[in-house]
Amino acid sequence: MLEAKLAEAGTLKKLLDAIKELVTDANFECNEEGITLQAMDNSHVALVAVLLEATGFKRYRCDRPMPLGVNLTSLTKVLKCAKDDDECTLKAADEADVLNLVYEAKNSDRIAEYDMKLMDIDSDTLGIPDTDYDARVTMPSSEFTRIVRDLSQLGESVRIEVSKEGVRFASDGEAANGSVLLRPAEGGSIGKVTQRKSKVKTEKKEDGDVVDVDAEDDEEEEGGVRGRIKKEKKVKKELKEGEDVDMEDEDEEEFKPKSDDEGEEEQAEDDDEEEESDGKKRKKKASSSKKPAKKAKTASSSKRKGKGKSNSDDSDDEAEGVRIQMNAHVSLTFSLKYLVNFSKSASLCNRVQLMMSNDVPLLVSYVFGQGYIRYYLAPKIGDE
Amino acid sequence: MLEAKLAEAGTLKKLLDAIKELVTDANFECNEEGITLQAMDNSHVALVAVLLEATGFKRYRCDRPMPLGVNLTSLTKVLKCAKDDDECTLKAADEADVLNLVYEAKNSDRIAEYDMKLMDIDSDTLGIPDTDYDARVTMPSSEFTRIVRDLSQLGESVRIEVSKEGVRFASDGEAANGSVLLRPAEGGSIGKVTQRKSKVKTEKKEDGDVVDVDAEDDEEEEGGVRGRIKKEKKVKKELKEGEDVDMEDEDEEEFKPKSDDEGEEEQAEDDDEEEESDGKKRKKKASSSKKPAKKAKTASSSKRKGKGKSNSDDSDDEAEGVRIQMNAHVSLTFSLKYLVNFSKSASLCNRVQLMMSNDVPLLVSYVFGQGYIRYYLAPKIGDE
DNA sequence: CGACTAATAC
DNA sequence: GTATTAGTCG
Repeated sequence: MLEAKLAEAGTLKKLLDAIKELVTDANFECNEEGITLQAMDNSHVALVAVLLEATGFKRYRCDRPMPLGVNLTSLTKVLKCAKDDDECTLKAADEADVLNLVYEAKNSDRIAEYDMKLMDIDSDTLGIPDTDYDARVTMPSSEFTRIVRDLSQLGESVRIEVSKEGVRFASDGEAANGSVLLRPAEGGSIGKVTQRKSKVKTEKKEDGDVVDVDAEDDEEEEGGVRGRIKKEKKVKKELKEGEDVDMEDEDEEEFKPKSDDEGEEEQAEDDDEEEESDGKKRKKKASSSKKPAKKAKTASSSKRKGKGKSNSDDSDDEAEGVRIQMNAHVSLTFSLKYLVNFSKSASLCNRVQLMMSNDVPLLVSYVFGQGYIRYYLAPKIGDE
Repeated sequence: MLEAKLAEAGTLKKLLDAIKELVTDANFECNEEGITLQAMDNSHVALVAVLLEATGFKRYRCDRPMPLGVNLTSLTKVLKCAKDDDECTLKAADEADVLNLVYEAKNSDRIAEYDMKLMDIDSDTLGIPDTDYDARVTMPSSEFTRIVRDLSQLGESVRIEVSKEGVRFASDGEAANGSVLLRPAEGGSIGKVTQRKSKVKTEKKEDGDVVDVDAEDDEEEEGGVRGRIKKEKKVKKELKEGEDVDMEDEDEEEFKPKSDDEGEEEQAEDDDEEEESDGKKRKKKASSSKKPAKKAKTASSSKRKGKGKSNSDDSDDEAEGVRIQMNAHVSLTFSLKYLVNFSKSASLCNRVQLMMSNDVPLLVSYVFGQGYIRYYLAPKIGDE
C-alpha cells in the first residue's frame, strides 16, 4: 500500500511536463525509499531517470515495493487539475489498478479527488551505470534551454565541446551555422572533475542506448556523498556495495537499488564535488538525512548547501555562472531534438549539469528538493 | 436610430470573447431599455442571453426597437481595434446596414471610427421562462472556470450535485475519474433558495431546450427585487405582468420584455436573497437605479450592494467563498464543453451563479456593471 | 496514417 | 509570447 503526500503538487506537475513528451508510459516504482521512474524515450534513444525521495514527502508510506504503471498523458491531465500549491496525496492499494490522487487546497475547503487507471507496463528497467565523466559543466538551466532551443532552429544536432577555453555548443545548418561559447564564471578556472576513484572506464556501446561506462567504486569519497544524499537509504547502500558493472545487462531491477543510488551520488556530488575531494565528513551517511530547510525550485541547491561540505558549494547556488570541470578534452555530438526535450526540466531547477566523456552517453541532470531527474543521451557517431 | 456610448470598450470586448465561440451571428436587439442579445449556440444546444442596460451606458438613445444583425467574428475584429478603456459609441441609423463604432481614448486626441456591416438574422428569440430553482450555487467565477476546465480533461460531461454536503462536480473519463467538492464558506450553512413565491413548479421537458419550469409570480418579494434591477424599465414591467409560463412557446419576442426581466431579478436577488426574505425595501424600484460606484469585475456585486438591501449582501462581494442554497437535492449532468465555454465570462464578473433544478436546464449567470450574461444548458438525460 | 502548419487559447 | 489544438497536406 502506498500513501505519499507531497507538499506541493507543482513538483509532480513539473516533473511530468518534463518527461511526458519523451515517454508515454512508465512505471513509478514505489518502495520504502521513495519513488523512482526510469524509462527509455519512445524512440528508444534517450533514457530518463527520476527519483523522488521518501524523505521529500510530507508523509510517505510504502509497505512494500510496487510498480505503478502510469500513462503519463493521463497523469498529466489529472495533475493539471491540481494547483501548484495544493497538497497532493497519492494512494494506491497493493494490487490496485487505480491510483488515487487527492488535492487539498492549502487554505480552503476545496477537495478534489481523482482516480486514475493504472496499467501493466513491462519494465525495461535498465541498469544505469555509474560513470566517471571527463567533463562536467554546470550552468543555469535557462541558459541551457536557450542554447539548445536557439541551435535547434539551425540544425538537427549540436556538437558540445569542452576544452580549456570553456564549453562550446555548435550546430551546423542549411541556412546558418551557430556556435555558443560559455566561459567558466569567476576567473574562468577550469578544475578537474571529481572522480569517484578517478577511475574512468569508458566502454563504447553501439546501440546508442544508455551509458555503459562503469566505474563503480564506492569508496570513501563517494561513500560520503552517497551517504548524504541517500539519507536513510542504507538498504540501498547495501545493495550497491559490490556492484561493479551493471549497464550491460538491461532489463534488470538493479536500477533502483544499484544504479539509481549510484547516480544519486553523482548528483549530490554536484556541489560537493565542485571543488572536489575534501575528505571530511565523507563517510557521513544516514546521519545526514535531515530535511533541507528551503524547498522547491532552489531546493536542490539548498539541500546541497545544507550539508555544508565542500568549498565552493555556493557557486552552484547562484543561478548565474557556468562551472566547468574537465579531465580531458571532450567533443560530442547530440540530437538537439532530445536536448530541447531535456531542457524542459528547467522549471524544476535553475541549474543543470552536463556530464560527458567521449563516446559515452551524455548525462543531463537536474536536482530539486525531493530528488532529481536525469537524462541520458547517446552521442551521434560520425555524421549521422 | 441608436446611439449608445459605453464608458469602456473593454466591456463589449469581454462580452464578445465570452460568446463568440458559442455563437457566430446574433441580433443585438436595441430598444429604449437597452440592448439585449439572445441566441442559441451554433449546435442549438445552449442559449445565451445578454443584457446591456440603457442605464449602464454613459449615454443611451434608441428611438425605436431595432435589431442589429451582427457577425460576432467581425465585431470581435472591430473591437480589437479599441483599447479596453476607450469610450465606445455605437451608432446605427434606423434602417442602416452598418453599425458605426467610434473609439475615443479617454485622455487623448485619438478617435477611431469603424463601420461594420450588418446582416439580416432570423431571430430565434426564444422565450426564456422564469424558473424557481431548487438549488443556487454562487461561487468565484475563477473557481467555476477551473473546475469545468479540469474536469473537461477527463470526460465529456459533469454531474453537478448539490446536497447538504456542498456542491460536487464529478466527471468520469476513460483514463480517470474526478470529483471536486466545494463546501459552503463560513460555517458551511446551506440555506434555502429564495423563491419568488416559493412556488416551484418544475415541468419536465423532452427536447432539452430552454427552461420550462414556470412559477411566474411577481409578488412583493420579487417585485421589489425586480424593481431594483429593472430600474426605469417600467414599460417592461408592464409587459411582464400577467406573464406566467412562457418557455413552452419558443420563438417569441417575449424574451426581452418578459423572461429576460424576470431572470434579471433572480440575478439581482443573488445577494439580496442571500439570507433571504427580508421584507424591507423590497418594493423599492426605479428609485434604486443609481449607478454603482465600483465598476467592471466587481461591478455586479458593487451594484447590488449599492442597493443596500438584504442582510448578507457582502458575502457575495468577496470573491472567495461558495454560497449554496438548496430546497432539494439536485443532481444533473451537463456537457462540459459548454460549461467551459460559459466560463469564459469570468472576465466579466468574479462571481458566478448556478441555478439548478432536476431535469431543468441549468442557468449560469454572470452579472456585471451594465447588465448580465446568462447561459442556459439542458441537462443530459440518462447516459448520453 | 502521420506530420506539419495554422489558428487559437492561455 | 508560448503551447496547445484542429485542420490540412503529404
